Amino acid sequence: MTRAYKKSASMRELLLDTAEALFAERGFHGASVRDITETANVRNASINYHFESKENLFLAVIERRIEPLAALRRERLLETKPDPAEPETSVRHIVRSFAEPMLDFAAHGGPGWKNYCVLIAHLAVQKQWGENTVTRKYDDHAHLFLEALQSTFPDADSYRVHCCFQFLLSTTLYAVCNNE
Amino acid sequence: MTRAYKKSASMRELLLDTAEALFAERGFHGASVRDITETANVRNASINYHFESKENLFLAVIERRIEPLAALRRERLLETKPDPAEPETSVRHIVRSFAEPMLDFAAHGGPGWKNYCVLIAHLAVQKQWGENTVTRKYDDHAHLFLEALQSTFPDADSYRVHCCFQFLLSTTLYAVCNNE
DNA sequence: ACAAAATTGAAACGTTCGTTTCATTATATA
DNA sequence: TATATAATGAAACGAACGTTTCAATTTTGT
Repeated sequence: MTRAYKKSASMRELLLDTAEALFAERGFHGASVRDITETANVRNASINYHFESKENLFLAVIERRIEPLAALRRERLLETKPDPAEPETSVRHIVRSFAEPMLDFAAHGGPGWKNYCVLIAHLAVQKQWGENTVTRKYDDHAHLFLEALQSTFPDADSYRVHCCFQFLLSTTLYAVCNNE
Repeated sequence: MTRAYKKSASMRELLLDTAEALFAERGFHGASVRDITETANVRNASINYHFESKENLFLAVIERRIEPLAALRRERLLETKPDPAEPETSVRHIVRSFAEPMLDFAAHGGPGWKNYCVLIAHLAVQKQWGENTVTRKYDDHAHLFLEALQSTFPDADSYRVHCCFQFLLSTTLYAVCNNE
């Protein structure tokens, strides 16, 4: 019994963790199935057995931490209603509700979360993961923040609001990626 | 004579342009040699003939626009000396000297420059291109801006200055990537 | 404890990868 | 124009890719 895993659920998580790290380091195409399985010390067939395909594994990696992150962001955001009368405090609240959960997870959520955030940064510049369940979930909870921003500035051009949100997203991701 | 190219130098630039676009869209590992040559309507052997290897082609793509960008940034930066007595105007000058050349190239330098900037954004999150001629050139002209920031705030912690520069770099890259 | 289901070990599958080869054609030099 | 050099066309190379197969083994439910 010198194996690094024990049984099914552990195997799934071992593969998810390893893939998460390698996808974050080298991107989807840069990390091969054999890279992942050899790093995890398992047979290369196990990825196809547990996830059907490499792409499904990738989506599962993304999927795994979407809801915890989105939930925490939602929870923080809904603590206070957007108030056009106090735009500064409102914006500050929106920004912190969006950025801090990811920064906190990356800093204190363990190495998996750190890798995950870097992986999300990859997706932000590489658009090749078109419409699917994963990106739709992200867009859903991003929409909450867009609405909050728009409610804070009811007269603002929606394109401009969208740009502001993109700036918030970009800055958050890079803040996560660039603190060694 | 229905070919898309004429002779040697044109072939090199055709390959550079096509590779630039596909590397920006899909990353280094996501764009294959055959993807590039078929998009350019040339034989797949031509990349190895003109650039020896796929990696050399990639480095050549990066290299091609480094100096024009760095030169313009340097030129703008050196128009004014950093002045600790007027930190606000100094910082504004440093930020604009760094960001605007890239934004201008991306906006008005043709599609090649746009692709190039997206490609640089890839490199910023994907660190797998360790010490080489290319990254060293980038670090060199980045150092100029770090020094300018440090001169503006002589008493500031150098780590903090470094973080500010990273923020500047990140924001610039994302501004380039996210305006459709 | 036994039958059924799930998982692993080991090997091979066909495809695509980056690269190499070499004969042929085009270009440049004298 | 003759000759050397450079570039292209077409095909093939071995290696690595993601995936599939199937017998052996372990786990699960009764």
